[in-house]
Amino acid sequence: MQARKGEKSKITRREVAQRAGVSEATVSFVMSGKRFVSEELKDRVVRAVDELGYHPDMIARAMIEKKSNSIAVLTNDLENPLQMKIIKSIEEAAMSKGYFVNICGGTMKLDRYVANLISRHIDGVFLAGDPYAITGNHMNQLLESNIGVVLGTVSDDMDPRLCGVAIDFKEGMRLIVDHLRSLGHRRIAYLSAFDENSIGDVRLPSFYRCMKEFFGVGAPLVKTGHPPYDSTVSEGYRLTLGLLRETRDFTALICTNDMMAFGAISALQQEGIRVPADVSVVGIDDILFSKDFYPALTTLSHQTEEFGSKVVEILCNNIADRSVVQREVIRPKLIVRDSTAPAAR
Amino acid sequence: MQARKGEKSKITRREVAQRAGVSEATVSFVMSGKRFVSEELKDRVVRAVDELGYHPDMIARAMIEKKSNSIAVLTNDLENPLQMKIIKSIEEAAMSKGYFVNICGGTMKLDRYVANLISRHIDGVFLAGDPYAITGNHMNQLLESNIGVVLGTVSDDMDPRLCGVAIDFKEGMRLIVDHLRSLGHRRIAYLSAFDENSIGDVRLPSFYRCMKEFFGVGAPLVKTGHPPYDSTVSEGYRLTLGLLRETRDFTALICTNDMMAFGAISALQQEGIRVPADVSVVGIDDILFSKDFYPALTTLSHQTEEFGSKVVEILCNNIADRSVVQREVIRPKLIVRDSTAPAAR
DNA sequence: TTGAAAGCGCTACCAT
DNA sequence: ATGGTAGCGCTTTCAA
Repeated sequence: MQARKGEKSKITRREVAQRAGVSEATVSFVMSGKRFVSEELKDRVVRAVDELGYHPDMIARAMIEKKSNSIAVLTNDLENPLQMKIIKSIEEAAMSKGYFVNICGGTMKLDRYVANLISRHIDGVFLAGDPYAITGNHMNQLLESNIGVVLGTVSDDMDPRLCGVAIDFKEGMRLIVDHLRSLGHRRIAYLSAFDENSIGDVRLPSFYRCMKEFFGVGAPLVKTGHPPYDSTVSEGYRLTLGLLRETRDFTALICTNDMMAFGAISALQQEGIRVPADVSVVGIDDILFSKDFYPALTTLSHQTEEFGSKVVEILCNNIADRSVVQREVIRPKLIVRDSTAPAAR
Repeated sequence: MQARKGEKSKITRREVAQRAGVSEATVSFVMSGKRFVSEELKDRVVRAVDELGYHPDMIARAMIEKKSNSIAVLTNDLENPLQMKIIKSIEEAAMSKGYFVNICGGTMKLDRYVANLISRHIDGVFLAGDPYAITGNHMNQLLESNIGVVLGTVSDDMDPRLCGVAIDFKEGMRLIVDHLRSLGHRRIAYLSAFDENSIGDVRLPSFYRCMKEFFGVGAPLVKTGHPPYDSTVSEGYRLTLGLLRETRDFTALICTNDMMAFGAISALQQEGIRVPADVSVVGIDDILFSKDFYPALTTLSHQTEEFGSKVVEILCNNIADRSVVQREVIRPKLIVRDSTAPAAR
C-alpha cells in the first residue's frame, strides 16, 4: 500500500511497468484511460501502482501537454474576507474539474507573478480584487503566452479578448437606495473607498445615477478616499470622521463595503450618533461577521458560490478555446438587518 | 521588446540561441549564471531574450532538477484574517527567496492536496491553521516524497522529523490572565473553540495552568465547542449564549480568537451585559478589525512578519537538508484597548 | 490489443 | 571560454 521507505528514488512509470509486466505505454494508458486496455493488464497495473505508491509526475506531463492543469487567482488583498470567500468557491469548482489552484497574494510586483505564471505554464488566471492594477503590458504577456484571463470586473471599454465575471453593483446600489427610500430616507450619503479617478469601481457612479433617478439629486453627499485606495475598517473610520467634520446633515450612509461600514459605525457611535436610530448604515458584501456585528449590518450579499463556479466555467471554456470570450454579472441580494431603520428626522 | 503576436509557438531556448548566434548551453548558462560567459556573448543573449520575449520554462527545469522552486501553504480557513496575514508574510519572504507560493484552501479532502503537492514536485509545505486535520499517513507520504514540512503548531510529542513554527500561546495566555488579574478580575471564564480532545490547541491547557498558578483555581469556568471545531463569530456568539444560560458569575471572558470575541461581545450586549463595564473581554490574534471594533478589543498580537520569515527560513533549511529540523515559537504581545476594565463586582 | 520510440525544453556533463 | 548531447518522465504516433 505504501512506498518503500527509501527516500532515495521516486517511483516512476518504468518501475510500475516492470512490476506489472507490461510496457510503459500501457501504464500511461491505464492511468489516462485514453486507450482500451484489457481487464487483466489493467488489473496488474493498478495493483503495481498501489503497491509501489506511484504518483504520476504532473511536471513531466505538463511539459509534453504544454498545460499544467492549474489555474491561478491573483488577488491584492489576502485579508479581505469576501475575496477569500469567492476564491474558496473558485478553488472548489476548479479542483472538482481537475485543476489545481494557485492563489497569489499581491505582495510582490505584478511582473513577478506574471513571469511565474508564464514560466510555469499556468493555464488560466482570474484577476480578483477591487480594481486590480494590471497594465495592458501584463495583459499582453499573458495573452501571448496563451493564458486564459478572467477579470473580476467588467466594463464596456475593456479589452475584447478578456473574459470577466463581476458583481452587478449597479443593480446592487439600486437595491440599497430603494430600500433606504422605502424607509423614508432622502438625505443619503455615500462613503467610498475609491474616488472618481478609480477605474473599475462601479459603485460610486451607480450611486450618483441612483440619487439622480430616485430623488433628482444632482450632487449627493459623497466622501471618498484617495490613492492608494484602501477599503479597510480603519479607512471607513477615518473617512467617516472626516465626513462628520464637514456635515451631519444625512440620515443614511452607504459604504463601499462591510469593513468600511464597521469603521463608519464605530466613528458614528463615538461621535454620539446612534445607529440606526439617528443614522442608518448599509454595507456591501455580507462578509462573515456582518450578521453578528452589533448592530447586525444591512448589506448586499453576493452569492459567492455562483460567482466561483461561473469564473471557473468561463475560464475553462476560454482555456479550451481562446476565441470564446464570455462575460457575466452576478446579481446581488439585499439582506436587511438591524443597521437600517426608518428615517428619524 | 515584445514577442511576436503569433500565439502559435512558444519561444524556446533554441530560438534564443540561434538569434544570438551561440549554443543552447550558453543561453542556459547566461540565464542561470552558473558558468562564466564572456561579456560579449552574454550581451547578445540578453538582447535576444529581450527581443523574443523569452521566458525560461520552469516546468522543463523542474523536471530535471526534481524541484519546482515552489512551496505550498495549506490552510483550512481562507476566511481567517490572521491566517491570511501570516500567509501573506510567508509569500513575501518566500518569493524574495525565489520560491513561488501555492496557497491551498481546505475545500477539498486533504488527499487531493497531498497528491497534487507530490505530483507537482512542490519542495515544501507549511501547514497553517488551527489544529490541522492531517493524519500520520499524509505526513508519511509527504516525507517519503522528500517534501519539507513545517507545522503551524509545535508540541512535545510531535513527529521528530517535522519542523514547526508556532505562536507561544502559553506565554500569551499568561499575559492575558496577568493583565486581568492586575485589573482585579478573579472570576475569569474562557470561551474555547476547541475542547479537551483537540490536539494542537495549546490555549485551553494554558488557561487551566494559569488559573491554577495565579489563583489556585482548579476548575475554572470554561465553555468549549465541539468537533468539527469552528472558531467564527457565530460560534462565539452561540457559545456565549450557552454560557450565559449556565451562569453569569464571571467578570472577564477570554476567547480563543478575536472573531469569537466579537461574537461573544454581541451576545453579551444583547443580553444586557455591558462590555467592559460589567464584563471584560479579551481576544487573541489582533486581526484587522480588532482595533476598530466597538469597543476596541484588548487582544494578543502575533508579529506575523516574524512568523512568516521564520517559516520560510526553516522550510528552506529543511529543503536544503532534510536532517535539519528546527522548531520555533513566536512570542505574542498584549495589546490593551477598551474591552477590558477594572473588575466591577 | 499492446509495444517501441520520438521528442517536449531544459540542465549539466563531457568535449573541445 | 564555449559547444554538443544525454537524458529527466511522460504522451502519443506508428508498428506489430
